[in-house]
Amino acid sequence: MKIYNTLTKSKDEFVTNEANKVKMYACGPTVYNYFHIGNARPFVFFDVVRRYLEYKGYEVTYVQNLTDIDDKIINKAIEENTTFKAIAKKYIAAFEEDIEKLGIKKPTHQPKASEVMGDIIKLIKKLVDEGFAYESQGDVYFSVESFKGYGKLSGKNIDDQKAGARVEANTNKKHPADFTLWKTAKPGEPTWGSPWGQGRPGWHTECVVLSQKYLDTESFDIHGGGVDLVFPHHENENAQAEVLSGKKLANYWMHNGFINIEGEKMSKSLNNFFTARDVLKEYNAEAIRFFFLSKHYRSPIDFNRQIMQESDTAVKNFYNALKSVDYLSFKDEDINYSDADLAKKEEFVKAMDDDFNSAKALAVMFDLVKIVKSTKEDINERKESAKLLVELGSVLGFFTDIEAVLSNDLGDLSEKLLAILIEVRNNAKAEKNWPVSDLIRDKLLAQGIQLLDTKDGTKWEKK
RNA sequence: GGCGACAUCGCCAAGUGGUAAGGCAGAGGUCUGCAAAAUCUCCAUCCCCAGUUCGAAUCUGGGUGUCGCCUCCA
Repeated sequence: MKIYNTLTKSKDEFVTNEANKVKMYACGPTVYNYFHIGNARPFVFFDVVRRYLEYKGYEVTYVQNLTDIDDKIINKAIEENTTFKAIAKKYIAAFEEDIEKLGIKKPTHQPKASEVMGDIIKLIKKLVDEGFAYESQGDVYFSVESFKGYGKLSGKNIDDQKAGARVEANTNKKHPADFTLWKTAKPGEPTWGSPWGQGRPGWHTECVVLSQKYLDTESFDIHGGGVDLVFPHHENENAQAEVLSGKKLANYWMHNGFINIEGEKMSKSLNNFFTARDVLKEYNAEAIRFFFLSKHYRSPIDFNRQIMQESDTAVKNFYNALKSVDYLSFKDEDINYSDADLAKKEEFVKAMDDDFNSAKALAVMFDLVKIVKSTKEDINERKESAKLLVELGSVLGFFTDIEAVLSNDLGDLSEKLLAILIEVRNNAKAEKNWPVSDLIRDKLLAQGIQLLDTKDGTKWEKK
């Protein structure tokens, strides 16, 4: 399979460090607020990467950090007149809730920056000791000039940059591009003791420490995150790691594109900020997942009401197809795929192998939907395709709660009452008493029960 | 100013030299008391110009447009 690598700017054949094992890391949230729909894209996407690699037979170790020490958290704590720990705790809980609702599998490890403070300090000290970083007025900076490879990930040439819109006011640095590893304590901030006095770490070190520690290697397979993290965050991560180990922090750097809101960049000033939590109130998790996967992960994607409704309808089509063959009745049976199905499966794998072309993979699923729904096809063919539809959909993270969605279980009593209502309506229908029969149907529909008059009698389903 | 991405039907989107997948929406037919479902049919020459080629949405050059990064924002 091929993966687009930001480091080489090309689709590269994916070769793991260790056979059949993938070690991957993706930057997690800074827990100072509910995460927004834009944050959700990498969370969902790397969940799919993980699921697909597992489907391919790899043993995947997936680490995602939680940044629980940061200016934004401290500011929020001041704003809400509480401690930064309380803020972190609150939003970690919220994060976990939302992630679960989105159907995202828990990473293998999900460590917090604060848990590894000793390791962070140790790493910074090593950088200082070996001459890659220096102390200045209690702050510690990484010297970008000490690493000749600096800029290779983002394609930036540090000496070539325009002085910039923002002039570097910090005269403590040797080079304007030098970045902070440790900042000296300011009043009221949480601090930790270090060789350079009380202070706290910069943002770029935690990911190096957490990834290497929890993946148990200096150089792992995949590092992911949003495009905006390429510079400076990932560039800086790699610099710290490579300068010490002589190896790239990761072999493949994957970056997802941004989400726009109705054509505009999402921002607080435009007031077009949607938290994942709010979006989940209106659309189900699978519609959101479909929305993300309907376009290639590196492309920018526009979030709007119309596209969400379309995504929602599209996902319902998957379920309609499965209902049409009564999927739950045979879900545990062993079913052999036909040659046609195997060809579809191959198509799906080929699409995903090509740098996770999920849009194409979804098209394969719709081909299966067509077969499953088609009353002209042999019922066994339809069942086989349904089975494959679920198999492939699961790889993309759909159908995680398929029984609940497909099940029409209302409890014994409700079902009996419903049967009675249907009988009454059928009597009314027989007498061509349309007002009564329609009244029953409409009232049930308002309660979320859809009646369907079919050749085989009246059936119903939950809407 | 530096670096980079993208431009395919009303909307979303695949396509990487061989004559435009798929989804949503829409139109019409069958079925039907109506509705829903099902089913059949229809619906683009790919931003512009020039070039390479037997042949280009796909390659090259130029233009136009949109967007991102260069500010600890995914």
